[in-house]
Amino acid sequence: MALRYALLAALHEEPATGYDLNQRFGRRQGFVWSASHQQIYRELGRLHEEGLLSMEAEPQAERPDRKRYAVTPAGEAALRDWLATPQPRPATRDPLLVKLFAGDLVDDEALRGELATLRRAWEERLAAYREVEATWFSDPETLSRHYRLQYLALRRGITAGQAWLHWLDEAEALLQDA
Amino acid sequence: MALRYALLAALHEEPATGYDLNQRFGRRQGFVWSASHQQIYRELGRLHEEGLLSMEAEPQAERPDRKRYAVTPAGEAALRDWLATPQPRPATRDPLLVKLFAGDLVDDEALRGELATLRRAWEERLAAYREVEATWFSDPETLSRHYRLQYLALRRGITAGQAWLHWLDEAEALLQDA
DNA sequence: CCTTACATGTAACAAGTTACATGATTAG
DNA sequence: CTAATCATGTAACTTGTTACATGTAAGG
Repeated sequence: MALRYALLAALHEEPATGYDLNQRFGRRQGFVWSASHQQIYRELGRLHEEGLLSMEAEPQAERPDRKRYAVTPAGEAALRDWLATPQPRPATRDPLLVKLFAGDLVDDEALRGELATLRRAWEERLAAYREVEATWFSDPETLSRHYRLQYLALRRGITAGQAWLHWLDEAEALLQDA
Repeated sequence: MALRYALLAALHEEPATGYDLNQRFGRRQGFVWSASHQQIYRELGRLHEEGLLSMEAEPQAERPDRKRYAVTPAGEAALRDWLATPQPRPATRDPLLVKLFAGDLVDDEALRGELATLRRAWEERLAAYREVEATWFSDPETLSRHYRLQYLALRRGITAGQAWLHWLDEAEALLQDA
């Protein structure tokens, strides 16, 4: 049920098309909430049907119409309600941990390879996050509340990444002489 | 597709009933892979149909039969194959981050409350993990490879928890004077 | 008296994934 | 010649959630 609120939140910041949202949910917002384009289009359709979004179609020559969505007052109210309701924590479901748990059946080379890939992925992500941090949030104290909260979302990404890298150090050390 | 391998891994360690597995997947293994009892029973049925699990029903008076499952050679082969295949990282989908992203629409009290709840939850979890660590893994260097890997899964839980608490400190400080 | 443990399941639904479809334009 | 960008969608499938069902016995 949270995808719809992620969409409402994104559209509250700025009206957009499904296409735009799909870009964002793959990149900037991917670390907050990821979704495929099919999910996005489907959910936008529903939100519009329910009157939480308004839609304006811009006809285009030789292409499907661009449909620009914006949050209606009803949509904003729904979002506010949801924001005020405590959400249960998402369950952990990590295939890597399943592999570790399977223990002795795991091939050593394959495991090391997967850890190495994970390290590279997090190093890249962290670098990207840090660049955003340096460019937009260099002086957090002076930010408005709105941007402080967004900064905190980014900080969550950063601290999570650091924790993974730290764990990877431990893992590689402990596998060294296993 | 990973639930089935989580089940195979658990049953490879020790044959069990659906009921047993449901206990485990709520507790010890909940931080590795969580699942509801309905998912577990459904998947066990499928795995048995496909010949990856053997099943022995123990009739009980006045109660449904206990069905004890064990991994067949075909099941172990399937598990090994899966373990050797790199798995994509699970997508991030955290409603709390969606809330932070929505920024100024979030009520301050509600947000602080949710952070406080999160802190308590992680403190409890961390305490539990640390007890497991102290009891079973006090001397990691001497562990067999099998238990080292399980220890690493636990360490992942611990380092993740520490990162959350660290982030919560940051969050509370930054919200102090917003 | 009410809840929890025991032990399994059916049914219906919501959420998320994968494959396929259209069709022009631009960049390598 | 191939792939990517633009812009939306349908259809079929898998995974995960929620509600409901059964029926005894023990513990607070």
